[in-house]
Amino acid sequence: MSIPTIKFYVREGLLPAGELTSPNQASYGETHVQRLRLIRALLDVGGLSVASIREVILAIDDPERSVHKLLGTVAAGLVPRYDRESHAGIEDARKQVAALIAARGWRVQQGNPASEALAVALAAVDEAGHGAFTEVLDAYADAAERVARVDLDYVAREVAREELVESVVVGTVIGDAIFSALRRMAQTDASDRRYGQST
Amino acid sequence: MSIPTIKFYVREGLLPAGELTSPNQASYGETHVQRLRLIRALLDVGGLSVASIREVILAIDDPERSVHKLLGTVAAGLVPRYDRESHAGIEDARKQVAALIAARGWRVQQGNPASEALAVALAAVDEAGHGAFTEVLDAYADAAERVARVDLDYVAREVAREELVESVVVGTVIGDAIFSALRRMAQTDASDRRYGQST
DNA sequence: GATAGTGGCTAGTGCCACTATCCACACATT
DNA sequence: AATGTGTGGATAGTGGCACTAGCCACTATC
Repeated sequence: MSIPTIKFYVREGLLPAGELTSPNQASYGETHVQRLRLIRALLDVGGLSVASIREVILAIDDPERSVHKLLGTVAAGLVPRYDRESHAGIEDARKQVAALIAARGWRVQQGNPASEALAVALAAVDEAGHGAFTEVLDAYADAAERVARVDLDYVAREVAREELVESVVVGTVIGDAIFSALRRMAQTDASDRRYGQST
Repeated sequence: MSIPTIKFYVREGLLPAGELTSPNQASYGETHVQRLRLIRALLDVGGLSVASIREVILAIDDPERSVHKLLGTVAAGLVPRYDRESHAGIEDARKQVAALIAARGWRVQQGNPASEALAVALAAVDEAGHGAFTEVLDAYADAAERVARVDLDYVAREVAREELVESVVVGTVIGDAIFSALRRMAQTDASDRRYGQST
């Protein structure tokens, strides 16, 4: 980790400045190193932008913020920015999402970034001519519920707040990357079993 | 969709040039529009780079390529590039991944990009001081298997090759985005049920 | 007293997805 | 005939982002 990069992070508000033990020696304690590791994990593995990480860091350092709101902040940081919402079937997709939320009994806000992202993705699928894809939504939702329960169980095992908020971040951001990798591996396996011989 | 953008895609090899009906009028048929929608979906929703999309397009247009290999190509395009493999515990993580593959009986190659990505993510988690996270791996793997089965079922419903390869792409790339969104929604719901009242 | 470190600042780099402009060409309109 | 419009092909420029380099005044250490 080069010095200019650390200076950059400090400037961007991701990292507190080192505490001056003497005017030319700043001590970067264990918390700094820990924070740096978190930043790198969010940046490299989670794929978050620096701006999103700043939001997450602010949420972590705000003791007033509840765990629930923290998770919302992290989730918002994960959602990529969809400039062009000019999709044709976005309204239909939104209704579909609302129906799914109702059917599942999920307590999710209407304008939630995640549900909006889902609507955009569904609209894109539909536009690409794969409307039948919606039939797998239920199976996906089942699996998602299962994963989310595991995630929350993992978060709940922590007691100290500092540990807990980091668990939330790790469990959502890095967990996303881990699950995606596992999914691709499972797909590879399933594909090998079905189509592997025909090559 | 602006003309310069289309020209850019043609230049990058994502899109075949329009067929000249007359020297100053090119006709972009339905296949072109379909291809454009696919590109936009992979770019906006899937988050793939133009270079990755080119690989995917080449795989789609190569009739010799088997479905299994096509899925491998798509999966490879999804994996972000990890420049710095200089993680400390990467070797331990690789062993952990190998153990998981063996325990699951997955037919996954050793140097698979997905399993490598998993190793990097696990190493990052461990480095961030959340080694206990590995305990959720099994639950994740269960859910991933379930999702992968649904994905392959969806792909298998198609008969024509052209439809099939597009299903593979949609089912993996866009499916990833859809599942991530669902996961965040389920997490929001689960979090609300556990911590929502305490705010 | 030269060195090397500090925070703070401005500006530059490299990558990437476009985007703008220019080119020679050919038909269509005026 | 003259002009305009559209084609593919090419080069170069734009804007955003994650750094990265260098300068500044200052100061404890070698």
